[in-house]
Amino acid sequence: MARLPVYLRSLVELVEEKTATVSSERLAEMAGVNAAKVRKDLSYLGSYGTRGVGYEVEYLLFQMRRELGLTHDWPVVIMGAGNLGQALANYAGFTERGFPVASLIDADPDKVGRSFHGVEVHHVDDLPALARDRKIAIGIIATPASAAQAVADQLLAAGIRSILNFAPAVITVPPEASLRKVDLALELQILSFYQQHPPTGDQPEPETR
Amino acid sequence: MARLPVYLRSLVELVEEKTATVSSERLAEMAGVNAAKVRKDLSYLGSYGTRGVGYEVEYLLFQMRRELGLTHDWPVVIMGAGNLGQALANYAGFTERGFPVASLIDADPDKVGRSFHGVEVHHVDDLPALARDRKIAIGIIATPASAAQAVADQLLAAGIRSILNFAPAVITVPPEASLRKVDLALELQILSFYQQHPPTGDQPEPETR
DNA sequence: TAGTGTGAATTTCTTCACAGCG
DNA sequence: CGCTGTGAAGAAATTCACACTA
Repeated sequence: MARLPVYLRSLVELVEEKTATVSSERLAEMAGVNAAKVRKDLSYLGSYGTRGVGYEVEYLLFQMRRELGLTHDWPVVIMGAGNLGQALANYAGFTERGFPVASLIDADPDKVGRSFHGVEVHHVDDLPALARDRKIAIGIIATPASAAQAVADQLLAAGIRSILNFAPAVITVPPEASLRKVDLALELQILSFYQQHPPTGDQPEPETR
Repeated sequence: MARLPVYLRSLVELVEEKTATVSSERLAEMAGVNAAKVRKDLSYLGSYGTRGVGYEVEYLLFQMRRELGLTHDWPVVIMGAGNLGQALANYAGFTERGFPVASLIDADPDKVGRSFHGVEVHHVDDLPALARDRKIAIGIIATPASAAQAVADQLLAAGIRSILNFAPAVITVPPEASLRKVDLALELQILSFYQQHPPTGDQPEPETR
């Protein structure tokens, strides 16, 4: 479920403000969804709530971290040390949330060996060794669209089966791999669409729309 | 429909390779979806296909641009001239696809007046005037999570009703506004989840998963 | 009593399958 | 004949509503 991380964020906030217990209604409000949905989603993790009381924040947080596989850090590698790659390497949010950037990868010999924001650039040829030695399980594609599929294949060949694609291109991966995409301009195009059309509706669901 | 921009991208590719006509099947393959879905989606724009032949690429592209409101540029403003804001201001993909960055906005007097990659930083107080004068209809939030809601309210107050939120926080807007969100670390957390769980499945749909 | 957990109802999205047209 | 456009079937996701229990 793609909503679990949103709940996770809410739970972290609740812990910070030292709230011990939370109802599905409160969580729903924080996550911007319907309360029934929260209960359905959480029941999928198991019965961690207490009727008449709610959910124990700390405990639920622990269970959710476990479910999401966030009990340890996941080093990531960023493919492409161009504009976007450098920016992502510098983005503090990754490290903060358990995804340290182990390396930038580029094919350009001029870039290999340099560092951006403390992250060293390695050559594509070193990817398999890097992946193995530094236990990298996630690759981020920040290359031009034209290179995206080839780069994805390189990641897969290096044994990296989780891919986050920032390149504005459709790429395909075998069924045993996971793929997510983020297309920045595409999001703006969707907003442009709603600008054009009656954006009169109910509360826009934070997820889609 | 959030898939239209994906078709748009495919159509642009087809034009570049001088393909005159395309079938729903071919388009589906390029966009990574099912052919029936392509036809349903396109029929929503009107009957622009020719039975037995397919769709005329140029014409469909034109209609789609019109439908998406991409017949002219949409200047955007980026709220927050920190790490992420600067990186986004520098991202060529925005301008290339019709969303030039008109201005960075920050509350910090030290940043106001400076330029990053040719984009000037203005003060929040100037936002309403800027929005009016430069016809800015879309705002991008690249502030820390704690400021996100306040910044969204400032955008709305300045008459900007389309918001793309990069801050890892749930924000709410009135029904007449449009909101999309991109949470970079959240995407990685979803990948972490699938790493933990049997990612054995069919062709992972490019959209979700 | 307040709030979970969950079957059942509803809505939304996807896919099928085929009539109909160029 | 090939491929679109679309009703109808099917699947998935969401929401309702309430029995149940701490």
